Amino acid sequence: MTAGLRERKKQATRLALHEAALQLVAERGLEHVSVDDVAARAGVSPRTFFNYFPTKDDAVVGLDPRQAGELAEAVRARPASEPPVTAVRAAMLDQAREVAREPQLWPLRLQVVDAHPALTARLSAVFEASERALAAVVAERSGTRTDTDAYPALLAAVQAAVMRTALHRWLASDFTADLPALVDEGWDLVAAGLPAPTA
Amino acid sequence: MTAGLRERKKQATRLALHEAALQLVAERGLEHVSVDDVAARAGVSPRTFFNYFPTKDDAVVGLDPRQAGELAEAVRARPASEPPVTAVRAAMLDQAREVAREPQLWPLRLQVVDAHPALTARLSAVFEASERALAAVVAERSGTRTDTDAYPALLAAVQAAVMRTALHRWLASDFTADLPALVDEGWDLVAAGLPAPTA
DNA sequence: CCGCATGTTTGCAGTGTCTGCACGTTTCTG
DNA sequence: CAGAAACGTGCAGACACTGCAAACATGCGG
Repeated sequence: MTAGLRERKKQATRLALHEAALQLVAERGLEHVSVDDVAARAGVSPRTFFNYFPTKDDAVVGLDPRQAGELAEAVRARPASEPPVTAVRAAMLDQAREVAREPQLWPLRLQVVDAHPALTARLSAVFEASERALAAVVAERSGTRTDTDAYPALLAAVQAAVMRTALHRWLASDFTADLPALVDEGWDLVAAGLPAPTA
Repeated sequence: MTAGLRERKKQATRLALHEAALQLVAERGLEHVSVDDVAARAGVSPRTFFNYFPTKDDAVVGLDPRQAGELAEAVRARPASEPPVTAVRAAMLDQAREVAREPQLWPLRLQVVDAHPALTARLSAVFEASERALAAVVAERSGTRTDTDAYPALLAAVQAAVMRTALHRWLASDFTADLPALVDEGWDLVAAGLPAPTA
């Protein structure tokens, strides 16, 4: 399972850079942290930093573009008999459980990102890539097209809306709330067509 | 109505910079346009560029942060008897009509933004500011809270999802489709709880 | 255990973004 | 028609990011 030494070292360096960036920004704020600082704390040269992340912001967010397709794959793996919303909802719950299982990194990530609009934008970019992949899978499953029909893109966009909202409420609860439950609650509201509350 | 000369000049300069940025990026691509180029075409010094836009990307997108609160204000102005979804939907249709009324700028903007992921992120930032303002108004109207309840943030996020999807389909139709109709169609799907199509 | 092929790290030089500061010019107010 | 306030501009400098070429580490066949 453990690939060669080379591969393990690369993963370690990547994680070291991400954690260094995250901690430094949490301490001093985004604009008071330079790439040189991050590289120094991670123990590599400044030039090496850019072998791992294309921008400073990406290192702070620390999400692989590869992860963007994960949700879409999970949806594709679900039984074709399920309606799209059901499949997406189930896949999302799995994903929420994964996130909640990492109680060190994710809360810090969310706090730091929330405090800096520039990072929020970067995170949105990852979400959008994920959305596109999801829309494609939904189109497949529902026999629609991503470019002309509203359904796939809309379902993917709403999925992202539910996830973002849940993550934000998780943050607001200081990570005491149960993330999957927040996701579920969001989907219940959507499934009901967003009726006025306390009605 | 026309404010003083000073104010009019500022608006003109701002627009000139935005249009210069938009055209140049459409011609050459984002990375082959420098701030100096944009300033030169707009007829101001490079230093002045930064008196109007904090970054190059912002000049291309060209949206005032002030506009972020417009939708929220429009919702606040609607009769309190309307359910939140109805009020938001109506305000959004007005906004879509406004956008469709600018058949020069918006299509070019959308094409250019769509072609450059970095700009998409910038546009997302504007949407998010708008979302926050909208969530606050929805919370007011529905007697809920933005930090603990799911409803306001979720409605705001779904609104953004509907708008983004509609804009993207408008682009995909080469701007031949009717934007307000696309918005309507999106809301119909959401109101029905996103049922599987062709059902 | 050696040495070559390949992938990784690093330094260096250069371009471009963006900021603070100081100064001259234009618009506004009375 | 002043004096105040706002605006435009040049300059110097910090920082982000890239291409290139030279060290360096690792994996692999002998």
